[in-house]
Amino acid sequence: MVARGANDPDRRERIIAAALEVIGERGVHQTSHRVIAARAGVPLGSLTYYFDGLSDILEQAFASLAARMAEQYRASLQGARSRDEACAAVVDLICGSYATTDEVRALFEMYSFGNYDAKVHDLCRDWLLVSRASLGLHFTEPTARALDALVEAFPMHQAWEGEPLDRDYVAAVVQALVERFEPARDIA
Amino acid sequence: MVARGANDPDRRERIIAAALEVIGERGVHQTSHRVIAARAGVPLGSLTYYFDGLSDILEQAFASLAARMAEQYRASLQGARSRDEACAAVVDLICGSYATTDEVRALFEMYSFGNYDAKVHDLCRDWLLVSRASLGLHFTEPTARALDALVEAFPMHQAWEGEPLDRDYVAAVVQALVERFEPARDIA
DNA sequence: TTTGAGTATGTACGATCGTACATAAACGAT
DNA sequence: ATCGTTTATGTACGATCGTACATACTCAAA
Repeated sequence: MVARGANDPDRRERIIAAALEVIGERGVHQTSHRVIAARAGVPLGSLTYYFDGLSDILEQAFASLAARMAEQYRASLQGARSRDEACAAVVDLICGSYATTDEVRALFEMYSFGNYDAKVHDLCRDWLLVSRASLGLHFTEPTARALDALVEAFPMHQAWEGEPLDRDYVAAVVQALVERFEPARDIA
Repeated sequence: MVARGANDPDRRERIIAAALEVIGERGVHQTSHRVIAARAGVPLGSLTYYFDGLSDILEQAFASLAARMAEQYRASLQGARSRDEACAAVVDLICGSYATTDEVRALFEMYSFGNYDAKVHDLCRDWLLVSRASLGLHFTEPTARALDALVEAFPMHQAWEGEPLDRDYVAAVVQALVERFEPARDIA
């Protein structure tokens, strides 16, 4: 018997985590209160108690996902100590799995859901600006724009093709853009 | 009173067109038999008569969309008579609206739905290969890969930012990639 | 110990969903 | 003209949906 009346504040977060799992596994179009509740191991009523409806759950779930992605993105680039290391980090972001399969799927769901939900739309825009700002730690704005586009698109295409990306090729693409747009810099 | 029993073969196509409209306006997660039927101006029973369920409708709708997009893509690049014109065509694809807002949205829905539906997944892969092949009319494979990624990602980011893309900037990105990956060619 | 406020839950309700299917109209063959 | 076949429709059914809400439980203060 589950304790009733107990104050369980991180239940909210567990529901959000469960929602993200469900979204990643089934897609938004098959995500419902009941499925989320079952996955989180909480009663149905909890969802209406903690959240303001299904859209609210989805919005908070996507916000959580975007925050986690943004943090990884930032950490990955902040760790680089030279432009070369920054380029390598970008290649890693593109080729390596900086996210699980379900996370990537959930990210896609966020992008498409953002076309129909104002809050999630803002989330997408913020995530774009933050990731570009992280690239801005090492690159000028034109470079950051183009690289960010690649970080988005290459993994997507790879998901359709099935074959893993060739790191050397990706590195060459990154280098071509950097050489074109970055001002010359002294070799320290 | 609508005629009953009449053979109306292009009703199938009207339903598919209506489904695409609904998907573009509301998203897959809010697309239902009844909404599509109302939009197409056909009775509910028609959908079960012509199609094998909602997934079937969505799959055929996305197939229709992908075919139209692929054709435009191909036509746009086939019209170019030099590499420079090809580059300009790519810039047009990226910046110009080669698709309506609803079409772009529907394309996104296809991408995300493809993560959960095998047939639509294949559709995404085919669309990738076809668009890359169209770029292959003018560019080598490495260039085509990178340009294709940009055609996908730049409009997406622009949709989030709101501001239109700068054509000169996009042209510079395209040129940087072409110069890096294309073998030198005589100026005829 | 009582009590009141805050926390949490199970259930029930109306709406909507996908789809099956009995019915009906139209058409082609005889 | 009749009749089987094909084409099409309207309705109805069970399942599931989101959500409201009466109820139950806990805890801290009095």
